[in-house]
Amino acid sequence: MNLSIAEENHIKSIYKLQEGDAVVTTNALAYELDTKPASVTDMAKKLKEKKLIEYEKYKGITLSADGRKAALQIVRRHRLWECFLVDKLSFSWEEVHELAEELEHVRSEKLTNRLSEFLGNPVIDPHGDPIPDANGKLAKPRPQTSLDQANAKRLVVTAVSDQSTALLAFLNAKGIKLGTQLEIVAHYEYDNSIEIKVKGQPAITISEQVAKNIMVRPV
Amino acid sequence: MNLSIAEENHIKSIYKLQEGDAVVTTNALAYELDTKPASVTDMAKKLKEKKLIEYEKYKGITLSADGRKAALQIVRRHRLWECFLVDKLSFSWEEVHELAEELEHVRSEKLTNRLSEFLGNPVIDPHGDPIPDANGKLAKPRPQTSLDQANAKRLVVTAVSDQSTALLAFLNAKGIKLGTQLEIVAHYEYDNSIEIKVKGQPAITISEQVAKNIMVRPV
DNA sequence: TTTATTATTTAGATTTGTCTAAATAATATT
DNA sequence: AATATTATTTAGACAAATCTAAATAATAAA
Repeated sequence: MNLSIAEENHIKSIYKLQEGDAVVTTNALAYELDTKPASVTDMAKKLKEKKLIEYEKYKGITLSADGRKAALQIVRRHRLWECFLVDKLSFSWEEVHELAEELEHVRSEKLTNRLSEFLGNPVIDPHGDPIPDANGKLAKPRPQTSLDQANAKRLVVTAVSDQSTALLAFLNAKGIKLGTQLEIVAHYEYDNSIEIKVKGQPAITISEQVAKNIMVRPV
Repeated sequence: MNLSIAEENHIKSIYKLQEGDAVVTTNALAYELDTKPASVTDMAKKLKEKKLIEYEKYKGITLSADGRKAALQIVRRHRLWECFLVDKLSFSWEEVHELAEELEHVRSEKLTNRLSEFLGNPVIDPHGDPIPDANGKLAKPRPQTSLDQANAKRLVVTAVSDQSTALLAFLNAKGIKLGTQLEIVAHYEYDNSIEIKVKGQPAITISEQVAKNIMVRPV
């Protein structure tokens, strides 16, 4: 199956929005892809034709088995390139997404597998997201919650769920990155803020809004 | 200037065919790009509009200063990726061209420069072709001739000018690659063949046709 | 220098991926 | 349940990159 870049991007976004089982809505997909609902409908017809999605008019979209397989390949390539950019070319955390967005479309299994090997077959990418293996198998993610819902006091940052440049840059400025250890000092209900302390730095206060996007696990 | 992949491919091929100064012909460019002359004419109009080429109806094509600059950027990216694939991912000589053909279209100066640095700022690629630096400057290639015109008896392979998969695979099978040292045993005029001996291997006979595409310098 | 051949361009069509505006279906509200 | 709102699809258009077939220009041959 030879997919165009546009097709790959749609498959990837459907995968992202589906989160397990949920049906993906035309509007949501259009928003995610920064395009128009009418365009999504067009593409849905094509992808249904290719048997990559299940789709009935007005009923939303889900990936077929083949579609899921394709999506995992794309995600694998994306996350491996992110590893490469961060580990080997010293890009920072928040810079790599856009570049990986382009590199992921070089569809060569041999290249992908050699790259993986070169990187030491990593199982999570710089954002903490798991990397599918050559068969599309995902390592089960370690138990993690968003920072605003964490119980434990001592935590490690494992991922950032919102990949907006703004947030990533903000965190970077605060000295927070993947693997950063932090402590919850206090959680103020009355103004929805959380006071945290990053190892070796003065305590800072962040909003629950931001904390929602920071994934952590107990250390 | 934001170029599409199709535009970049045209610019690159014009650069390749131009070889210094020569005017590039519509037909030659169509052949090189595996497309039709009519399509080349269409693209020529567009590239002229963008001031990347000089072009007058029926008069052929040459790169403008801007066009040459763009071409060198593309060539730089192509050759750096080839280095990466061979040096870091252990691809063989003849496998890398097609992959680099895709990777070269990721247009990020930062990525390109980081990649170069990561590779130790190489000045020639695995085919022996010089890599333009960040300013588009080409290291002057060392004195080399094609194997069929070599005077010296002991030679090193520095490049292969025809990058067809068939030829590269053929050479690989014969144990000839970049840096291979060989000796000319005899040059038979009457059947246009050359007998050569690769270090540590029995002598073999190749046609002048093939020898024309193997670049060598005296060792 | 005519004529034949080859090279190049034009005209018009096609495919892919997108869009806007209008029509229709699904859902929510009164 | 009738109506209003929102979501989705259809119809028709457009731009990019390509193609084929026909027309025209340049070059080679007679």
